[in-house]
Amino acid sequence: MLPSRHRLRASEDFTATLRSRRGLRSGSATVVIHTTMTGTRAGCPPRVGFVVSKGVGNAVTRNLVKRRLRALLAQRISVLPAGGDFVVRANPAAAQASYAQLGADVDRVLNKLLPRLAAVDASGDSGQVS
RNA sequence: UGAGUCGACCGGACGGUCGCGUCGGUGCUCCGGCACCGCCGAGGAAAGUCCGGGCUCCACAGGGCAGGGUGGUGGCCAACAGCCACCCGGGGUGACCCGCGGGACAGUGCCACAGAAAACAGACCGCCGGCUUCGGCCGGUCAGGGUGAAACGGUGGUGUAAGAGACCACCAGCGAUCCGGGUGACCGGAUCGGCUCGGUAAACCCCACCCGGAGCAAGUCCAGACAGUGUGCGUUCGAGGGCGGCCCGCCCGAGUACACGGGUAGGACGCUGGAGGCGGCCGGCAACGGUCGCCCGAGAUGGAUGACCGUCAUCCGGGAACCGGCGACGGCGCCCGGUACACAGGACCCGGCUUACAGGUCGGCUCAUCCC
RNA sequence: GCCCCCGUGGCCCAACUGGCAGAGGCAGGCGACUUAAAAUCGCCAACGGUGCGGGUUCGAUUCCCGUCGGGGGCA
Repeated sequence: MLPSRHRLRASEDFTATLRSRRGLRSGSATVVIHTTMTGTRAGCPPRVGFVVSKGVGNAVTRNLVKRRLRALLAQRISVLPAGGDFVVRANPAAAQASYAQLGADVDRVLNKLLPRLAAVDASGDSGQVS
């Protein structure tokens, strides 16, 4: 599914992406996607991680949601810019959503997010985003 | 046939197409990995974390206090707060179910309101006797009254001024002795005694028995990074530590404690074959034990099991026959439509307990009704 | 993995050793002040089986057991 060079694993990378001042965020009823471009990883393949909290459901439903999100992001890995870190956070509503609904939500959020990310990336290397 | 009760068990199967994880093989590689093939890949509760162990370290696991746990008896078990059998008490017509089920003459506390009085004796109304200034006072008494969850045995009689276990008979309860049964809890019976002395220990407590502490982020090894400064105490007159609350005892011991500052948190082992499962035989009422044979291929680390299709099975609803029987009813099997669905995922491993759960299978027993 | 705490009116929360469930605040209604409103002051009632199930007790928010939900701490 998701090759391991595209996977975000380390806890520090998660907190960096979620808490970064330079990060961007956009969401829907089911998912929220955080992203950041770290200058140190310029040119490297984009990485994706997932956060599914206990609020979403028990272990079975959490695994189901994670499995679906991994499959969705694996299909869309080619549209993500190099050097970007993405964290997909699932809301409790994601437990009830179908695979098609989740896919539509992910597409809508990415369509809002990617142009802003490209604009920020092109606007300068200073990293001042506000 | 209906209602009920108890126990055991299953938790879809087979085939196909996609998809996921570890391991192995082959090929490619920009050495990060990628592609293909093959084997294997969660549960009855894997859950909650309520108990008990194994294992590892803390000195060899030591003593006392504190603290915690258990609580009818006998047995089983590695151990337990678990299991089995029995006893006692309560519930049910019954099968059966429920019980934190030691001690209230070791001591302390509490028992609101009501009531005269709430624990050891006392006496409000009343009853009886005496006195009276007719308002009551003194004495006797607790049968009757009312309160309460609970009021100092119950019924009948003797007795008396009125009464009372004051006395008598029977009953209930308590205690002692003896006899019989049982390993025991306890049960059955006889005699005698004083006539009887509330409840609460899931209040403190007492008694008996049990418990050292931590937890796989235990622990072991490898690799790697960094920078010290200040203050206190101290080197056989011993700081500090092992040691989890305290004391003792034992051991280590030349550095150590605190503050500020700095660095790291990468990998491997531990890691799965064990109080393991199934079957036969033997012992035991049973839990369980013994023995023989066979069978056991998850070990992840941002953390892997799902989706769809077909067939079968199952169940539900409806329909039409046939066979057996006097009958209540039973049996066989066909057609049509619908239907694979709950609770839920390992993270060191076991034994239990508790809780969640669609649908279903099998068996024991009880009660009621009907038929012969 | 280990260990704690909480659950009571619509909301935040009291109720001490078991004994009449509400002290207080916010919110609500009425009145006063104001031209009107806010703020302030006074008065008012309504609303509950103490998260759920069971037990001990005469009696449970309180004690015990189980369970559900929420929150927190340590490694």
